[in-house]
Amino acid sequence: MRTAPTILHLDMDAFYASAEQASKPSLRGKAVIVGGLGPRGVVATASYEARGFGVHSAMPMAQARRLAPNAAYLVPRFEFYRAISEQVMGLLRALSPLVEPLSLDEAFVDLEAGGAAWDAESARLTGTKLRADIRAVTGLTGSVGLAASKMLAKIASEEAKPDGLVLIAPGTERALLGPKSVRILPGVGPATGDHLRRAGITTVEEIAEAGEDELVRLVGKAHGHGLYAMALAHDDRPVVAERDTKSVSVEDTYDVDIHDRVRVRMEVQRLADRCVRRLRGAGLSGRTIVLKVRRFDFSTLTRSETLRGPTDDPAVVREAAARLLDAVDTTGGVRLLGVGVSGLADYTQEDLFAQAAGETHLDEEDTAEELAREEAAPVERHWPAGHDVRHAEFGHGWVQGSGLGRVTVRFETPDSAPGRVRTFRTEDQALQPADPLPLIPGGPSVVTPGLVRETAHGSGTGRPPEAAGRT
DNA sequence: TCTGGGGTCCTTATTCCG
DNA sequence: TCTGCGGAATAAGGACCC
Repeated sequence: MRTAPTILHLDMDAFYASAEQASKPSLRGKAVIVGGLGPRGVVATASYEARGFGVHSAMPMAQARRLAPNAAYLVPRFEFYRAISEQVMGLLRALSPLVEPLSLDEAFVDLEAGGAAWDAESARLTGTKLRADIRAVTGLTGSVGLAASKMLAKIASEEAKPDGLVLIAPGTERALLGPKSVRILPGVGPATGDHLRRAGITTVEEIAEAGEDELVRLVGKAHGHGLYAMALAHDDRPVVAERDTKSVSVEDTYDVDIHDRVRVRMEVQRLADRCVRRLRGAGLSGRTIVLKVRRFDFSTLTRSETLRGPTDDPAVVREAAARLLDAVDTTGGVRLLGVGVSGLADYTQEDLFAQAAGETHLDEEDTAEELAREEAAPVERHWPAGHDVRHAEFGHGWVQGSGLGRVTVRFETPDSAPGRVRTFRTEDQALQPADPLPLIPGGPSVVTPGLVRETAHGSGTGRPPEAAGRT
């Protein structure tokens, strides 16, 4: 176990919401809520102003709207966040080759492995400089935790939030951890928390007092041993730079439950195709196909089937998913469907001629289908809340809202003053979708692949990048 | 008030094989 | 041939994380 606090955990503050505020001057200092806007959406991130109203992530959007009716509600723009995230991860990799991203807005860094720090003093200096660099490069704030283990570094960054730095000095860990709720330990969620509370255990020191055997009895072997070690501040988990993907899945929750069995089958086929596109985009194939069904009453079941060898053939995955669906009762309606592939291999088994003979080419089919649709009914232009636009006369802005054939746009840019609002007809040709502008003047811009629209029969189908497939 | 989407890991039961 | 046992693979579900 290392003794110097040279593991760093970075957590960007209210990341999605802060990125939106940086991009839209009129939202600074205001309650901003990013998440799904449909009737079944949940909050992904709430700005600190919105948290003041009691809004937090994972909360149903309907509840958020009651708590903060005047907040700005935006759909997430992952490509935009990803671009910012890559800038931040770049700064981390300059500190050490050992960087372990946990999500777009969080990562561990082993400073010692990179020679960026070797003791408390150098670690604090590095952390302080990192926070300044992040602000300079992205305009956003991040919180830094420094400690001798991953668990403690993460707890430290939690304490540092927002916009701070906390270093846990070696030797002080047990005293610091002891009085805290068991819920701060990684792996203790609502269920385990309740479980422990019913056994009279609410704090970390009570876990330590209970003893390892008692814990294993309460929560199982792996979890018990892990938890007991954590409570004693023993955590040897290394920072791991590259971790292999274990599964790929897609799922959709529908605005209203689907009752029609034919429609259910159709959706499963679409999900299977989407899943395969992602799989192929990552250069993977897999052996186990998983179907997920969430019924009207929120009960969730999965059915899986393992093939003789890995596949990335859409027809094979579609057929397996369809077989799995046949064994599921959907009377009463379904609210969610999902298709996944696990048991991944990073190669495709080429010598199964049974498959090779009937190999399906997803992209060709898909493009043909898409073109047919476009010709049949020209798609009505839709304007997602928060997305960037450009107007021939008024310049760059973003969609504040749309409906009833109208779209409301606020004209402003990251470095302008809060801008004015104007309303247009949704089909107004002077108004076009646009890429986000860099948050810092001169910074790198974001190119949204979906916006690369070529004329008539070009390749721009508005699909995400992983959909642009192999030939 | 009514619960997203993308993952990871663990547990338990069952089956198959030797 | 019967029985027991262990291990591996598979299937389903659940907790947890961001």
